[in-house]
Amino acid sequence: MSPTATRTELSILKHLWSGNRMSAREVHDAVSTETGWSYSTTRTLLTRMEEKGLVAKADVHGVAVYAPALSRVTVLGALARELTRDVFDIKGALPASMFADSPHLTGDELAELDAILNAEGSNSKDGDEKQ
Amino acid sequence: MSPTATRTELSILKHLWSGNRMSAREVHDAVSTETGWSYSTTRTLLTRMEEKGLVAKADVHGVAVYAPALSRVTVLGALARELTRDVFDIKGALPASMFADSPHLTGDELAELDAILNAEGSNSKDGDEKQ
DNA sequence: CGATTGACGCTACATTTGTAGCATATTAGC
DNA sequence: GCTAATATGCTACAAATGTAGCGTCAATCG
Repeated sequence: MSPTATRTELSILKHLWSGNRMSAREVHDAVSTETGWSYSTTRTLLTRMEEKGLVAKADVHGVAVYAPALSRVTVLGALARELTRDVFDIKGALPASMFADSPHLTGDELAELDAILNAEGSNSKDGDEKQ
Repeated sequence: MSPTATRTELSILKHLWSGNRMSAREVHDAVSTETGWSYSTTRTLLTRMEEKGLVAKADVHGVAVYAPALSRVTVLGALARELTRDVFDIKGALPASMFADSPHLTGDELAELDAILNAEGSNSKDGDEKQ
């Protein structure tokens, strides 16, 4: 089962999902304004996220760059699903359209999200998972 | 700002929202099947939740009974709002209808939820908050 | 080539969360 | 009244989270 991201970790993923891989410094510059974290904090988070399998680290010319290991859709889907299903007992069709207004989700992603939201119990859809 | 409930705490709130106030024992009997917690655990959670202002403790004939301090709608709204707004940048109208299928939400509650989801920044709606 | 700057790898530490046990005060039955 | 369940009040403790600093090595600027 996909690892769960905490609020703080989501702050980072949010930026990583923007597209290109980012170095710790870049991630920091991006999130620091909204978070106020010290560079060390950003780096610690990034490291833990890699251990948890939330991000993938690569080496580009000597510097480490990070990329999300899970797509925005997957994470959003897992969170929404857990919330609605487990906590609020919403059964059956959970419309992915509820996120249709997000400027980040494309039509394809919405379709994917729909699949996640309405998948039955076993999340054995062990296909590759990335960007 | 309303205190935030963790996943485990939500498991308890879920049952408390069922209607009547419950004693620790009752809450435990209700959640233990799904959680497997020991009675102590349930009680610890309840105590912390009271400190955090998530539940209200009352004394009925000597026994402590708990009631949710925040309505299901308020909590759901806060969670959904945070998720969509802060993390997924979904702006503007966030349809409360996305939760329309929950067997727990009445029309009035949906209206309330809608208000929460689409309220502007300042959550200075310091009105009473209860069941 | 020496001093400076940034990236990395570790270590640190206070809180919060998840989970639970123990001792004592009570209450309900014999 | 005495004993057996219970409810309460504390204490415990490991893991996860939030936040950050230090020392070192390598690339860079003079």
